[in-house]
Amino acid sequence: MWIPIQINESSAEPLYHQIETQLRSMIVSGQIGEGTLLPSIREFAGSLNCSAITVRRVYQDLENEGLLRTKQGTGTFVAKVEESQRGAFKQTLVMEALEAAADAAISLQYSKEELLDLFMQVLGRKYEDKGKGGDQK
Amino acid sequence: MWIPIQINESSAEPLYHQIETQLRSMIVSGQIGEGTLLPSIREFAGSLNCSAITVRRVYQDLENEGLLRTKQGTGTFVAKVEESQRGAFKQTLVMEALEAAADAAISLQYSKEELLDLFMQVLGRKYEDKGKGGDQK
Amino acid sequence: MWIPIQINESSAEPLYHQIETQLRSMIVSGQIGEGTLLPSIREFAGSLNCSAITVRRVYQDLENEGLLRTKQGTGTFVAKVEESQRGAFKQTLVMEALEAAADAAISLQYSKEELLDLFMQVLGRKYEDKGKGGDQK
Amino acid sequence: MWIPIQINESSAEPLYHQIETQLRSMIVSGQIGEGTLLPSIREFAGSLNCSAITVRRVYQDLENEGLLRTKQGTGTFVAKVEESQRGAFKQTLVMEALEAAADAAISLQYSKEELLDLFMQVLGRKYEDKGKGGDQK
DNA sequence: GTGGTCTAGACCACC
DNA sequence: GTGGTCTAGACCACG
Repeated sequence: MWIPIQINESSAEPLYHQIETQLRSMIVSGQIGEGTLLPSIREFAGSLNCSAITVRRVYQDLENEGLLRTKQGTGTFVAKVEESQRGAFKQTLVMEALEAAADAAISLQYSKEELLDLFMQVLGRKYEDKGKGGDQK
Repeated sequence: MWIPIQINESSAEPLYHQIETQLRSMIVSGQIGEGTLLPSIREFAGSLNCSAITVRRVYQDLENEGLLRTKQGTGTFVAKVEESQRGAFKQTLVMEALEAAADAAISLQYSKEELLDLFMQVLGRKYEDKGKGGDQK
Repeated sequence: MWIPIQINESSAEPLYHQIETQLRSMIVSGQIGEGTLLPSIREFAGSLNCSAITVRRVYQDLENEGLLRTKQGTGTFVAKVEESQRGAFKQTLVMEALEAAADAAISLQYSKEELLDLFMQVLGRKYEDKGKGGDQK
Repeated sequence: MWIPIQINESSAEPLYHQIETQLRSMIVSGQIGEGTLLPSIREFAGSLNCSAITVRRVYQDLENEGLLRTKQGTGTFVAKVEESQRGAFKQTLVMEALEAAADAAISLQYSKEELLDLFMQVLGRKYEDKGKGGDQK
């Protein structure tokens, strides 16, 4: 199976973290269904042009979060996630980002109205770009 | 002068970065006026319970951004910020946070309407809390 | 012949080891008598929903331990176990598990009395459940 | 600070796991107090005669369990653990080992009385050895 | 083939 | 000095 991951080499964000974030999104949003067999560590490392140990770390971290299940000698699979849990997971991820933005705005003494106005601009721009690759960092 | 900085020790965010972010906000938003003499490095380090080298880095970074000015043997002052520059600066900071949140939501396949709904919830909550310390990470 | 083996997929314990442990118990305890013809590798693999190579390994390991005997073209049989040998074998297996538990307790600085108390609780619980399938991992 | 860890090179148990188990015991049992600064990764690796990456893994796993807290550029510390949580943690570790032993005995068709008798023998032996190094695997 | 462990060393960021 | 990331490759265990 082919997994589309965008790597930003010039970013300060660690490689393993970029991969984790994107893979987590795809799993939690259901784009990669439960039970799916992911690429082998070596294969994925090859396609991402990084070392196997980096992919290993990604798989292990996500397994610790309960999103993956790995069987020695067999491969790594997407774990079963309760639907309710999935929804909560998604919402938490987005909520945190929204709250961080609101905190920043408040500490800069933006009013509620100013902030909402800015957000509407962002929404307009982002959802117009959607599909052209608007999800990379 | 007393500068209210909130340190979150358990956060993964580097210490110097937490301090920089908050100090930058206070300067750019005008909460600390032009020409204000900041605490000495040692004094500030003492009140933050961190090492002097960390405060030194904060002052230096903000000086490089043009927000502070250091006079040998005298101390560190808040520099003059052009009004136009100030607005642009503020907006950029908030904009980046909003865009990050929108990117996260889009990658999780949220619709524009769902996202806006979540944001309204956050706004309601955050602006209600305002003044009770809603700006720490 | 039907052999009741409980597979725990989510366990970290290797598949072949889970099977070996349970099969060994049944042989040593006499639940599967001497001379019994075990299922063919393919058949057993089918009923366990695992690969034939795994069952092959189990049979081979137990044959090396002297618990099984393979006759070319005929099948795999439970070997003769000396009564004295049987007792020693059983006791060793249990002894090792008890010692491991005691070591863990000692390293956590449990007193002899506390440990014994915990064990009595476990005994009460386990021997009450017995027969309802209390032997799977 | 000096941490006494016993490495069994000939064991099948992974190195990192041996270290984790022993360090976890010392933390949970209170032998290493809250807030204690552990040896640096490199120093510990040197004294254990293993690679730094292995110690790194140990520290990270225990941090994920909430037993350690690490601060970049500063070091790795024993985290604050609630007393109630600590007790539960200890009991769980021992309980699991006891249950595994009981399960083994039951599957070998030991009676409750036989098993208890064996355990008393183990207890006598182990608590006599205590202090002579009875906690290694 | 698969994942799991471990090494020796590099380079960076933080304090 | 500290921890954090990443590499290239080795060897083992599992299916």
